[in-house]
Amino acid sequence: MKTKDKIVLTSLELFNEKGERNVSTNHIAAHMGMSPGNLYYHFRNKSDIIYEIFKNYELMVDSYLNVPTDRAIHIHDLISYLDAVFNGLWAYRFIHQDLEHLLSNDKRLREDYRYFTLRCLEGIQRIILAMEGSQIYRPMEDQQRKSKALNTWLIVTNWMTYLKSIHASDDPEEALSRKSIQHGVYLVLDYVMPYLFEDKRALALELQEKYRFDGIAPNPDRAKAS
Amino acid sequence: MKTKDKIVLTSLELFNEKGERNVSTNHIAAHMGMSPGNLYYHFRNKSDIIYEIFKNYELMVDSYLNVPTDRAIHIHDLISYLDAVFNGLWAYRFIHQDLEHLLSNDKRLREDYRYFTLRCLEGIQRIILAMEGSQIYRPMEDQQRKSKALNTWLIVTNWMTYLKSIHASDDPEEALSRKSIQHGVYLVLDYVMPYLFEDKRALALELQEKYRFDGIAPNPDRAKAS
DNA sequence: CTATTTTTAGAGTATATACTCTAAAAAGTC
DNA sequence: GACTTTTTAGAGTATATACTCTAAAAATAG
Repeated sequence: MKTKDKIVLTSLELFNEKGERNVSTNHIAAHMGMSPGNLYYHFRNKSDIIYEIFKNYELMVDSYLNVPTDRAIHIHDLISYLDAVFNGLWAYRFIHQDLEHLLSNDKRLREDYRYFTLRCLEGIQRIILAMEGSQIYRPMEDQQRKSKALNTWLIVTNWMTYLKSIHASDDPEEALSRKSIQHGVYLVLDYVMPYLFEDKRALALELQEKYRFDGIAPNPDRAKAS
Repeated sequence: MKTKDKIVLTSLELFNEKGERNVSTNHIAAHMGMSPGNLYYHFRNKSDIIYEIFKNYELMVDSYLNVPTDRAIHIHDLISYLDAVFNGLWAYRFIHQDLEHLLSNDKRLREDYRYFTLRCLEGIQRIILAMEGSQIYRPMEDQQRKSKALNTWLIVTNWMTYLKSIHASDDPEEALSRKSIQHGVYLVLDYVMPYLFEDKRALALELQEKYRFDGIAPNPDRAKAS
């Protein structure tokens, strides 16, 4: 593997683990057993590394949001979309940690991210439309489909942040459990449930149940105290 | 006003405007025309300033989520809750910009925030329950109410971040429009719509319409290109 | 008016960060 | 095997950051 690609991989790993803010270019170089000078031979600056990582992320997510054209769409498709998306978000979780800062530091990234978001929202709308086409979702107005897409996006992109914020331990090594990440699928399914045709609901509920996880926020005893 | 309170106010202002990461204690002092030494006389460190700001935020949000006990709850109540919450989020928007970093730097804050979240989720559930009680929401199971509360929370707490991320300009001075912030209310109302009793829906739709704003993401022409 | 406490200024420090520069080593080419 | 190009090391730099320390000014109390 090329050194350049290794830098990208290592950076992603460190950014996810410790947060982009806490990882300097010197850290990355040191972690790879290489000199800072070498790192800067491959990348002009830290932003360029981040940009490259984002491009990979973009590529991955774009590949997820394709509606099958050769056959009708099924509830299982919806679930595998969600599963894939949440895994992707996990693999690139540092991006959503302080997105605003990343965007304000790199004009290209800001612009690309903007269109990336719009593309995702359109992708979600196409999925909804396809589900309507195969009698899973009840038909809805354009405006409604738009809102659904946006709400879904908000839920999905905020799920990791939420999990990390209520995680009791401040040890970044203690990863969130796979189960708790998957509960995001449960939530999105709960969101779409009312729009399903009645005859599909039983199946959806059954599939949903596999993604449920109650152990996210233990001992809320103190919740009432300030 | 006490110097200490002025520091808190100025910090909040600067954090919101430029992002907490880009505002040093020296900046805060300079912006107030005072010496760093003076600032550190009032606060032991930056974290303590943030903690104080958070405590104000907490107080504010907690005050929002009270269900009226002297009368039945109405759709208008729901809307004024949402309106207030979004305004509150705007006023303290830096908190959600890189919450994870704030939490990982301050154990007290991490713990407090955790219980704050749980309290909010319970508050939302109580509101839902009250709405069921006054024949606005259709009755639902505990588990469902829990999911609704969590999804609402995810939508609400991510709305500012979303807006800022698709905002074209990188000029932090160019504030987001009031209208676009309010569209968050529209979205949450769209989310709850299916759970309303049919006879309440017309009114809800009418009220919702006032919060709609389409100018969030203009010219998505390029969205298909990568 | 004196004594004490609170508040302030301002210079200073240790550390980290993003990044540069030069020169040597390694790899590739003919 | 001479050469050219690519890759690397490593020392160094300018700047910023969070925070400390000392002493003077201002406010308060008796």
